[in-house]
Amino acid sequence: MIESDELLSIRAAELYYEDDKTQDEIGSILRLTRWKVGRLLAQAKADGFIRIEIVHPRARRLPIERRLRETCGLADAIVVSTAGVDGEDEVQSRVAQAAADYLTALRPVPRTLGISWGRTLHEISLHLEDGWAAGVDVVQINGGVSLTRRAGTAATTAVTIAQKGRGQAALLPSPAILEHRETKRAIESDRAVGAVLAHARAADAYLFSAGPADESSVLVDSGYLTADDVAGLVRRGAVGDVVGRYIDATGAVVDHELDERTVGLPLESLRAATLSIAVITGAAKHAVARAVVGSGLCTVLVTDDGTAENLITTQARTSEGQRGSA
Amino acid sequence: MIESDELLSIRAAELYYEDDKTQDEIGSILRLTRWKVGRLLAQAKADGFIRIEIVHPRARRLPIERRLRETCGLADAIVVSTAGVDGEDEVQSRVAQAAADYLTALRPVPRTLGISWGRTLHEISLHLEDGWAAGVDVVQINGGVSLTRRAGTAATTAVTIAQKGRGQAALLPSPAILEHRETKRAIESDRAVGAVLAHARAADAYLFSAGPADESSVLVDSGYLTADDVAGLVRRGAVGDVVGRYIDATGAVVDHELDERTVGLPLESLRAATLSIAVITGAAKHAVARAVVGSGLCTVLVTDDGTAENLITTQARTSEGQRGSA
DNA sequence: CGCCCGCGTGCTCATATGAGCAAAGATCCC
DNA sequence: GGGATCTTTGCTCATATGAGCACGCGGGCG
Repeated sequence: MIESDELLSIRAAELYYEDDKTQDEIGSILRLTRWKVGRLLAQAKADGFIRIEIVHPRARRLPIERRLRETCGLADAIVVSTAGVDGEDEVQSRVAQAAADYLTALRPVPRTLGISWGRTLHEISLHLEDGWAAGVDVVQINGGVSLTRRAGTAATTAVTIAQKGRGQAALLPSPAILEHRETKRAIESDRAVGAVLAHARAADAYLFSAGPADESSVLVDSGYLTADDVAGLVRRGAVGDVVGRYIDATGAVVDHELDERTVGLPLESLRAATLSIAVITGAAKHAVARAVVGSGLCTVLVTDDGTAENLITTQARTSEGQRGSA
Repeated sequence: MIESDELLSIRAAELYYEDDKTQDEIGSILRLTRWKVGRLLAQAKADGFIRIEIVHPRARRLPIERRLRETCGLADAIVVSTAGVDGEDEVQSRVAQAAADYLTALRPVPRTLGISWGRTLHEISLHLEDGWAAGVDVVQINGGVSLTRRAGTAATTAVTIAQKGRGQAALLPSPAILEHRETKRAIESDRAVGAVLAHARAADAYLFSAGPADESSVLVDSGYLTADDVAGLVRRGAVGDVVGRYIDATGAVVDHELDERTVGLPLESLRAATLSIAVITGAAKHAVARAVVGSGLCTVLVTDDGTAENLITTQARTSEGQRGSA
């Protein structure tokens, strides 16, 4: 009885979706009233037998976005579809595109935008349309300009975003992590650095990514930390870094000594911001993403559907440490 | 301009299909009239950005069936979906299920059904519902009962189909291929065999499969032919066998001498039948399927979507040798 | 044995959608 | 620059669909 109904609903669905027949026609074919057909169709949909997929490089996943907003208390969530995408790189690129789109569509347009740097941010800068804004001050929120292997990526990112937005870039002329905390205090009190940090603290919006806690991190790549350092942090619970600061699953700083040697906006500023946009993709970053979202480091998350799914399922039970959604 | 329209249509599609918004609502969100939204949606569908898939073991592919009927001049075509199916075995099973369903739904119900034997037919027999018909005479249309490795599969198939259809099975008590054509003539003129063959020629409907022209064939497996024999046939153009007879791409018998040693219904009887149902699946059988369909050996084809796709694209240009559709 | 509850069914009506058409705008060719 | 044509746009109307409701049937309970 229930079995035959299922079969019927499949036949109805085939005729409806694949053969473009009207419910009434299906009714006369299967000897049912059109209302029965309608109910069968609704059932087939509810049972998940009908899968509607939108295949396009710029396609998003709206229902997942909604669930993500709700379960994680985010002001907004952008989830891009990875359907029919081959590589991790392609996904990265699509997420960056989505972040660029989001930034462009932001209203009110931020006057001052604080940004971190790294591969993700760089990609976003490339995807931004020229003239995406009419005058934005772009401010770096963490140090690290100089040591990067491909020198100047961080600077280029900031400058590109600023230029395309018809505005100025304020670079943070400092290493990401210093060897002694005294040096760090000294450099932060320097006018050039201090002014930029003050500027950063006053930003209307922040745009940042996060790194995984493994040796593939840019901080290792750039020579600020060794693979051993990172392994040590992982042993102490680190799941990844945000603007150069390693956090554990609860979003707390793992190593305070290290943190005090790290130049840039403190995490509290991100948590206090009315608009802070995190852009995080890839299976390697699921754990950091969870920590970032769960500890209220961002109000907006741009990510891929795999990460979103992971967040929704794992975050469901650990609904603590959230911040009120806007 | 065209680019932005595409983006718009994707956004509209997302809101429509994923967010269950009405076209009017989407119109006010995107600042468009609802007609524009409707057109955008139609465009997105036409461009193939919206993929609707029905995921169910018994799901069919109706639009492909239609194209298959039209391009290949078939009276009917059943194409099962392989979406989300893991192995070749699973596909086989689904196609067999579909064939069983088709047989059950056949109207008028055939009084006499001629069948071949083999793995496919056996599987169909298992999938048939008990009581699928109220009295069918099942007749074997080609020999080969005894030599099969798992003795009696051919007989079991026929008997199962007959029993479940509340009828009798008439077995063909003969090897598939004899060593001398004289023996073949002698055995065919024997009453027991001759009567069954006459019965078979008078069947209302035929149900058969086809084998690939390689060493995996049941004919090799059963010891009627050696792998070398088959290789020789392939060199002479064989693409596979139908009821024990090897045919080339045009559907013609490859080796007349061999054919004259083969016991069973001649291919002409299949071509002349008003209802002959071929059940063919798998990439290995694409070539035979093409020959069978192209040379009018069947009026109805039951297959998987991969094979169907292949048939449509390759058959498109070689539209010769077809028979008028019923 | 009859009554009541719950479910499935087919209805009425409101709403959503698609076809076809006339006007406006863009484009191209002279 | 002007006219012809081709595309795009917003409309009217017919059709398709979904929500809610009343009816009838069957099964459990008094």
